Amino acid sequence: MSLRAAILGFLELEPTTGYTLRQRFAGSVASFWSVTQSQIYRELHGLASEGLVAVSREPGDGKPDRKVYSNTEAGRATLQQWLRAPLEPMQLRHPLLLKFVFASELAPATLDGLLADYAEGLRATLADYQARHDAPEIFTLARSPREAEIWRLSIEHGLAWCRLELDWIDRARERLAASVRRTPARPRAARRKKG
Amino acid sequence: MSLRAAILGFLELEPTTGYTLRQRFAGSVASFWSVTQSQIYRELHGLASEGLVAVSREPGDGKPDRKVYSNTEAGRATLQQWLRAPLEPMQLRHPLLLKFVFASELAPATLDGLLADYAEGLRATLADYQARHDAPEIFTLARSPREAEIWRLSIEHGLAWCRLELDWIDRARERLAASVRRTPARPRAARRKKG
DNA sequence: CTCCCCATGTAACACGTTACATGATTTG
DNA sequence: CAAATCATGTAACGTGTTACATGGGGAG
Repeated sequence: MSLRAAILGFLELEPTTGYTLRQRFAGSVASFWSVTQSQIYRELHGLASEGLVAVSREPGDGKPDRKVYSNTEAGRATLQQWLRAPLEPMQLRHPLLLKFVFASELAPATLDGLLADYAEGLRATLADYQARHDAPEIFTLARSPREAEIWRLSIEHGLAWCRLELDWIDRARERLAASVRRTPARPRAARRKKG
Repeated sequence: MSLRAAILGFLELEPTTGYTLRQRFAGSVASFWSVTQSQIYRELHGLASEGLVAVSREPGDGKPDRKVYSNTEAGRATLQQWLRAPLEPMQLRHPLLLKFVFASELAPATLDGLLADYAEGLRATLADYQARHDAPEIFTLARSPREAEIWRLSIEHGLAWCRLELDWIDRARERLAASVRRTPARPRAARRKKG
């Protein structure tokens, strides 16, 4: 349901092709609603067969033909309905946390490395968000200042999220390091002689 | 893959039944890795047929028979392998944000209501996390102080996440309210006379 | 010459969700 | 008497992922 609605939402901004929709997803909502190319084409076919979108085939000059999709009245109605419908709960799929919970028997250094690697990836993502937030060219599709503000806020959500993750990782690493210092008497570490 | 690994992880703490596994999931990792009952049974059958877990059927006195699953050596090896394997990226499915991005044409009050409702639900979730964090009885399965610390940290992640969401919603509501004040000349609002 | 961009799609598979079915025992 | 708890499971469906296939044009 949400995928269809999002497609209708993008088409409401500007009628376009499946290919371009993929890019729109990647460039805006991907961080909280990821989709693949296959999903988009599949859903577009479904939407078309139910009369929620209309297709116009435009011959591509040299390039492949483009199929430009646009919302029908029924499509617009469906979008409006979705906007007013009750929200489903959010959900998270967080492989790091899952692994973390079962990782107590890993060597402290291994676990720490896992967290460190993850943090590095996050810093890249953060920079990405920052760039998108500061770049005005992304907002060219916005239909109003209100819409631009909404989009800015959605990017800020991503920024805040990255910072939270980074902070949490720092805290986790510190606390785990501290707990190792408190219980250093692991068999393997017993080699080192006392001063 | 992650589901199997998590099941092996729980069985490593204590051999148990599918039914109980469901409760363990619900009581600990559900906020970042939700599963349904069907998934668990399906996966247990798979794990058993591949020899990663062993089953012992215990006759239930009146109650249905219990099938107690425990890890085999192969299962333990698979778990260890997973713990050391590279992490898949986290992903979020956030219906509120998705709707938010396409909601600029909704009446400001409707959108604000959507955010407010969501915040209310979050406050309940937050209280839930707080309770779990403060209750020591959840940590009885922990095999070491280190493991308890890890579990505490995972709950703190949930707490931090809820607070982030609530903060973001406050900020979003304020900013949107401010932008309405700045552009109050909507056709519908034009009825009110000045001074 | 190779790779990337544009643009379409399909097939198979993996994973997740909903709803149903059974049945004794305990609790309100 | 109704509802929840313990405990198993299946069937159908819906959604998401991976990999493949096609094919011209432009850039390095």
